[in-house]
Amino acid sequence: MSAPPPRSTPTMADVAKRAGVSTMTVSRALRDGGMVSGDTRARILAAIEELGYVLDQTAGTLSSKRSGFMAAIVPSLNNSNFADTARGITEAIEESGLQMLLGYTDYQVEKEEKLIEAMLRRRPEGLVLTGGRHTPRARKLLEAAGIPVVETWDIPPDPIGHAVGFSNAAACRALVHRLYERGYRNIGFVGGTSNRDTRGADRRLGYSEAVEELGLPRGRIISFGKPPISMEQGGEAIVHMVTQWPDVDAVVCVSDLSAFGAIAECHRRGWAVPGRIAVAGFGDFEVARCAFPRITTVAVDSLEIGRQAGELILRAIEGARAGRSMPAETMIIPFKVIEREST
Amino acid sequence: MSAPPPRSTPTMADVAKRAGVSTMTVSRALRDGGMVSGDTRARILAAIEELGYVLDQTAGTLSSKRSGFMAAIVPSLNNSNFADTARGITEAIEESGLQMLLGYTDYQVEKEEKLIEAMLRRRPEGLVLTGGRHTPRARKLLEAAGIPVVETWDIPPDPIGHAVGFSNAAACRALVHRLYERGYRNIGFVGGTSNRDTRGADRRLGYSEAVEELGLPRGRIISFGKPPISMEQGGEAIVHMVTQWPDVDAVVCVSDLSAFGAIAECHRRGWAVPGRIAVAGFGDFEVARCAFPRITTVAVDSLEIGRQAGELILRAIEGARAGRSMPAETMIIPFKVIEREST
DNA sequence: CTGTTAGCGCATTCAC
DNA sequence: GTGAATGCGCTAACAG
Repeated sequence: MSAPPPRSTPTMADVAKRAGVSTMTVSRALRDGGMVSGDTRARILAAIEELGYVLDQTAGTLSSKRSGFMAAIVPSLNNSNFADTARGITEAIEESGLQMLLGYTDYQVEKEEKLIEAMLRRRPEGLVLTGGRHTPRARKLLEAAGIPVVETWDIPPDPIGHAVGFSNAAACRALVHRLYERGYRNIGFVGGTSNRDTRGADRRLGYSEAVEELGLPRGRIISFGKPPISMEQGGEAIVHMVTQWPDVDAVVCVSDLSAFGAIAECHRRGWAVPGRIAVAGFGDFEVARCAFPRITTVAVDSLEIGRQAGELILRAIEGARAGRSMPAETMIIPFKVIEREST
Repeated sequence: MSAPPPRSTPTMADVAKRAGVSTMTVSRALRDGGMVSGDTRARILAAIEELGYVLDQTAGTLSSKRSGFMAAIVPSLNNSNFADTARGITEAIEESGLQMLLGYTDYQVEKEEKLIEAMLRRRPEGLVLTGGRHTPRARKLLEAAGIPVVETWDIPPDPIGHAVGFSNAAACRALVHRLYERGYRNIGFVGGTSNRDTRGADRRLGYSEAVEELGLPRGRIISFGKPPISMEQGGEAIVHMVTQWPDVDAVVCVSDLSAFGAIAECHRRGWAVPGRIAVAGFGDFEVARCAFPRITTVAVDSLEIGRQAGELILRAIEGARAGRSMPAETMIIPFKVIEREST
């Protein structure tokens, strides 16, 4: 009699032996709907418990050709909008047994490409992306992968597959119009320089369109560094804005975070908000609801974007499993300008 | 001649055939250090390109017994402290080729247990957790898995494996002492009710210890609902605090977010901060650095916690691959009380 | 530097 | 309701 070999992790065969059944029966007992008698199942579960067995899904994936997970890629975790979208996806797929693999790009399409490739190596059954801008290679990889794709937060001109989002340009344009209605006539914009943040660039575009069509003075744009957008940047930017164009009476910031930073800096300098200058943000972050003064913003239901994207990818995945393919769908999530005390 | 079967995704065998080599050579060419002649490699890469081939790591995992990823579990994505820790982990493992699978628990140990089990099914090579409190079953699963584990953000009394963190109680205690030195004598605490947020509970404990040893009036604690901690909760809480104990001259909040909410509410009510009441937070979130007034807080290097945890898990994983095992290590990350304008 | 053989742990498919 | 044979796509180990 030789000593039991020091096996690292028990396998299904170990469980089967212990329960006195075949591995196939164990496999069945582990999935719902597995046709196994109550007695056998109990013995199997007991064996699993005793052995501390954990199913190796990796092996299951190989033979069933279902990895059981989907991947989601966001620009940054440190942005509650995207964190909410990720939560929405999780909520939508929770019941289905699918898991989500989450990655982030730091707003760099090159990182996104690497990440997509890395994820594809693990054979996700679906993929949710943020934005509509990707490297050509990333796009090619996605198309070749033949899995459902959902792009979120933008309405891409040429979607890869499905899309769930809204026009950032239109939203920002609506905000400027609202400020105009409130009597503001010298409206500036504060945002990032780079086009890394395509949603930020779209918002700036919407701003420019609005001042153009309203006949307001143009070019009152202060740009700060790369994303992620920070509160500090907003503070610096508004100082530049007021220094450069002292007649500016309202500023639209690319996000609530920079709007908040701008307002805090105004407090420090004794510039009344909105008395001396009005400040609006974008995104309806918690800080905008809670700050003093509360910040006018464009609210987008980030969670809902995630939920819809999650449901869409889920349906597409279930369709694909059943051999059906779904027509590409573009879902528009409404935005809403919320006027608060800062304007 | 039959038509080529409609294969979904090309496999390594397809690449091999096209390049006129064996699959083994393709496999080698795909890893660095694979001993393959330049010419062969070029042919293989060309074939990969033409076919749009993507390696199936799932199959590789099965035969090599290396999944190539580690898992990290945080309470919430929507908290920049944890998002930073996740970033730190990513940074630490980036070069190694390991990937990170990220999950979150919504501050519920039951969800954590489910998540750990789900992740273990995919055979991570290591696991980074937040906090030291887990269900007994979760702990058992982890121990049975036989992979390196790092617990972060706390110093657990009985660590599962490695730990990277600090004493939340000691940090909060230090903050109260600092307020005492500044002359505050009626110090309150604002935090969550439930013990779901164990770090929050530890901070409250540290507060209680401090007022005890300083001989200050006790029990001035306002509790609000479940985590995640919101700014709104801080605003409500400070009103209750001032109503219930009008003599309170300083409040310690369980996080900067609630501190910020408290301060904003004070602004609204015309209570000067710190003139009428001083407010301190915890965590050194961006909002604390940027708000007006800037918020006194306890700074913890969240990113560094992640980096250290990442390096630790990386060394442990590489050790395990080489057949070595590492002695459990507990790493203390220093915290620092940062006094700012709010006290 | 390259190929062959074998097998990772499970689910599919078919048989009983 | 249960079992046996087979193969998923890749890599370890060895041979050449």
